[in-house]
Amino acid sequence: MKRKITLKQIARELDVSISTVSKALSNSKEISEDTTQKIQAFAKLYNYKPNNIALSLKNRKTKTIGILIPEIVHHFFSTVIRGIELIANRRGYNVIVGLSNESFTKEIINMEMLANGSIDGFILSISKETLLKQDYHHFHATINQGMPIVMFDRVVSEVDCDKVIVDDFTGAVKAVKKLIDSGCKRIGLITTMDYVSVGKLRTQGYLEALEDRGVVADSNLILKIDDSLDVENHLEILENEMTQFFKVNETIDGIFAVNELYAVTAMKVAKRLGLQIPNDIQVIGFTDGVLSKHATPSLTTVSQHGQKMGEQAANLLIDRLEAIDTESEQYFTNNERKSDFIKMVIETEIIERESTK
Amino acid sequence: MKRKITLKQIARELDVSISTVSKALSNSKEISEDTTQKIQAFAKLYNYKPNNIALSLKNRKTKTIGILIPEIVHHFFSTVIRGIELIANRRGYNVIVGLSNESFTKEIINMEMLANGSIDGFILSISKETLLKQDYHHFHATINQGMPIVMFDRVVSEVDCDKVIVDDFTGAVKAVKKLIDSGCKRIGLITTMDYVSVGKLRTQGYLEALEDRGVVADSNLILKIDDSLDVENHLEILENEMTQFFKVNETIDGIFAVNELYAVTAMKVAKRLGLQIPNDIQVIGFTDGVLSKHATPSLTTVSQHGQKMGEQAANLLIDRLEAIDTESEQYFTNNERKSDFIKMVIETEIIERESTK
DNA sequence: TGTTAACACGAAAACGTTTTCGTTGCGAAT
DNA sequence: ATTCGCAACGAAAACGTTTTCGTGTTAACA
Repeated sequence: MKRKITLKQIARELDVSISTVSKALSNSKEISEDTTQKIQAFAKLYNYKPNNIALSLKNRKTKTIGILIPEIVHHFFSTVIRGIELIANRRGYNVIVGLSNESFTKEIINMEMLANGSIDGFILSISKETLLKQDYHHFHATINQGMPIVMFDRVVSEVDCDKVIVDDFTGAVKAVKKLIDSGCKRIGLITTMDYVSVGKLRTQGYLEALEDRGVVADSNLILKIDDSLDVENHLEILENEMTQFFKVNETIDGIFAVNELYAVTAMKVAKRLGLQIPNDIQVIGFTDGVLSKHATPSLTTVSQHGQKMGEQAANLLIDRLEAIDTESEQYFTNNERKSDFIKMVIETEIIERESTK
Repeated sequence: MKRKITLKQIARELDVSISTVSKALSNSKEISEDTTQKIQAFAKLYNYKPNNIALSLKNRKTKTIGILIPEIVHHFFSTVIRGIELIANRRGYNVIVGLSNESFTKEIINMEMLANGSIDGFILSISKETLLKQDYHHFHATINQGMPIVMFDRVVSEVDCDKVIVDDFTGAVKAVKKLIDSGCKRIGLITTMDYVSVGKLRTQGYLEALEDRGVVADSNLILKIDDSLDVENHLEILENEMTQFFKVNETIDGIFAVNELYAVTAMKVAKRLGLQIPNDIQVIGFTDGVLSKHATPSLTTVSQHGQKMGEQAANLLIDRLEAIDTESEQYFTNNERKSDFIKMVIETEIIERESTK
């Protein structure tokens, strides 16, 4: 087993100085052709590759970006990671991922662990607990230390940084209008509690669409799921709530659900109650994941383009990182003006499938 | 904006030496109580945290493990990552992920990018193209440089390293026997091409189970899907193949599919052909993902316990890493004996749902 | 008073790079 | 013969730590 070879070892072997080796390998014309040849040949033979850690220390940048997300076993988040990784790799960066598991504390621990030199910047989506607590000091702290952050999807106006979001509001409006225009008269909304900003926005979109089309909203038609209970592992709870919901609202003929799971569960319950989809009731979900695609009937959804969000977030972050080294002075002064931060909105798109007419 | 403070700055501020600061912060009793107090207070005030990169360089270890997987938008792989991250975090490690995208070249590029000091060891699952080419030199190279590798799920006997696998063979046997014992007489197999080891093993398990129960295998009942075509985005192809398959085999009354997607698609096609599940035909899939859980009817599957695999892999890797520093000499000699490598088998479990009786 | 031991601290090396700034030797120009 | 310039290379600093090995001061002891 041969450990990785270093400049020092090459230098010793070839009886030259470390500087000479370094220069020869970077084709500096300070070094004679002879020596360069000899050194390069030797280096190739021993498969020399510069040590990244040493480079990071010297350059004070790691060429690594930190991703901090609430959960990885989740189609949307993994598509975002894929987008980030794609761009990062293309632009010469690595990605290191931390999972907050929706916990405030884990989010902080993870940030501190990574912020101490391991990465050049963050791409993150805020955990539910943090949103609930509304405590964003750790974000401010990292930004203050000169480490850029890009937030995506679950963002918050209190923190000044670049953001990539989806037009949740407009997406919801489009979805609900589509239901109305396809003949739905009484459209139910299945949503989460309001503290998750995206849920709130989608709810507002639902209301807006109704109003626009001159339909009066009926609070009976809104089902708010308490996501403090672990719904993913207790599907019965979800199904029971929805069954009740359908029984109370017999005339319901359309459903807009703020996520995939709610939508497919609603379809399942509806079918069980003898309703035909899309004839008796049409359904649209939010977040185009694997469930929507393979459900029977397949589900019409509002796609968030997770991968594109990831790509944009990565580009934003890397752009900023590389702006920092070129025009260092200018950056810092500009940075004071919060107007400098970019809020990028990814357009949603309705993917039509079998659950709507 | 305050950049992160360093030992040197603290030393200058407090008019002591760098060594003194370092020692005071680690509570060395070489330093007087007074000085220690003063330094610690100052450090806390300015929120001093040692720079990870500098530590990595000094200690010649990064406390980071590299994950290299074919694809992240995949329920199984993301559960594995979750498991790895859980253990890694608990034991003080970070994880950095690379995606090979099933490509041989990207796998190599990624390995080389990470192997130059960025990480202490790898946890990986081999890309399809690599399996097809049977070219494993990059794995040998990294291992030879003293960097440990743990492989999971898609492993290969040619590489000497720790491995975590699922008993694909036994899992398949159990599944097929369950179908037989539930009354199935003619059981179809939907599988992939043989070069993916796990697909092969599951196919062998299918055959073994039939033989054990005294059923003669019928090659008409085996459908091999060519996964070189992008099936994920051309569901019709898959559905057409399966429709043909069902039409040719009218008497089929059970299906064992080597993955989730094949299984739910088979159910969809079967239902479309007027078959009742599980009365007319029973279905079992492999890999317990989100699709199986939420399909209608929900799908009985063989669970691979991805998270547990990740946890075990992480523990194996970290154990080996920490063994290296303690008993460095002993390790190297032991390492020569390949018998030292652990192959850990995670038991599969059949999750019974509605698609079987 | 001279020796010693403990105490409190600093200097310097090391990890692996890159880069700036010498330094040496030598041929050419004056 | 002296100066100049250039070619080819080396020394050393720097990035931020930790750790080993001094070193100076003081107090205790013979």
